[in-house]
Amino acid sequence: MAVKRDTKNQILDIAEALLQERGFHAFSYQHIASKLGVKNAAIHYHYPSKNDLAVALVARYRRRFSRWSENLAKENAAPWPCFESYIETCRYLIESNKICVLGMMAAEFNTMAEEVQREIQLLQDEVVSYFSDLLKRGQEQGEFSFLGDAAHKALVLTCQLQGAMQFAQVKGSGVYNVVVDQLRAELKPQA
Amino acid sequence: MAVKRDTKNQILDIAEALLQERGFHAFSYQHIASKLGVKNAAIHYHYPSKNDLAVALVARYRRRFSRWSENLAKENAAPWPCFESYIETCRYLIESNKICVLGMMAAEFNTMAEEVQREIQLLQDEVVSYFSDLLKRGQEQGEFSFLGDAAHKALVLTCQLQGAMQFAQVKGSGVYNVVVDQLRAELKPQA
DNA sequence: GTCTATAGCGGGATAGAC
DNA sequence: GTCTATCCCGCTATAGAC
Repeated sequence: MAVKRDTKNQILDIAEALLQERGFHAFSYQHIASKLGVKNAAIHYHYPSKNDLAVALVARYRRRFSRWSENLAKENAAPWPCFESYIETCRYLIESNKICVLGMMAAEFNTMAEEVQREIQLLQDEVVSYFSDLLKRGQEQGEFSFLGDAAHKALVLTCQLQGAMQFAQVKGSGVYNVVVDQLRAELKPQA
Repeated sequence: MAVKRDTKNQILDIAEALLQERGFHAFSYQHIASKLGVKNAAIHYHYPSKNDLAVALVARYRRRFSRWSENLAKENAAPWPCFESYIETCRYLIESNKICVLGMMAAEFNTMAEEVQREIQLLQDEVVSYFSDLLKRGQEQGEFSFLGDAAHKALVLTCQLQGAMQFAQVKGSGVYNVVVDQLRAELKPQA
């Protein structure tokens, strides 16, 4: 039997899944507690207020994204595999009926405490700058082709993928495939 | 003094604004009632359950979009002004700290009753097909240039704009301007 | 059509035992 | 670190008077 992971992280795992499926205001400590097989007071022990939970949720997601992109950088992965790797991660989310934490939190941004809002901003910066670096590198290597500034194109790309995940919830994952195919075609250097 | 609009529509106006600012699960009948200067029982008289309200909200939004796009069609407006008109409508939303009803409902899709989900799907279809027709027309007239199918490009464009509105909440309306500028540049036929 | 009043539930949160 | 028990609040919703 595997060693039981510490409760604090398990709570975040469950809360993250609920956030991505339902949004922050549509799940409760009771939901987490029952999935974890404890009482809701146990959740409050680890995250006294739901606001604390929100901060921890976004912060962990951001750290994880950070590590993920740093690893890709270390491996010196080529532009297209880097791009496809992100695409695949999103596809996995969609198939579990989830959307990106960033997209959900962006939609719910106005209802979040300032502390959470700052975390969301940092997360957004990080995702956009990942794509910005990737696009720049790909352009230099002749792998990607696009108009204008890499930073601007990166912002558009991120918006597109966030929107695509949300639209895929509404009309099914076919929507996501269409969007991604179009993205690939538009990034490919023309013959 | 202006004639008092009927309560039923005023409720929808207020609920729509709250939905766009905060999301469906982050406003209550009390919020609506106090803004309207009545008691919450009055809201329940017009919309017995919150689910009824959700259906009415999306349905009205869809009818309004329908009329809006039909009027543009009747006027035989040129492709670029049609495009810019939509862009401006979205800009106005952002400046009021709101996002599109479609974007919010797409994020919250999983928590909605089936009846509401069907309305959201119809709304999404309608928006995408508006852009699909527009892009096709613009391409035929040599005003727009893009790769692949107009219907596919329309889907991408809609995702982009929904994402841009959400990201503008997080980092300010500058984000929206960057995205829109990029979109314009990419649609313009190359010299 | 709007009111007062209230039912009934579920939410976030805390105290204190174990 | 988790439990039981409980508080208090806000929410959706309804009944019945006006």
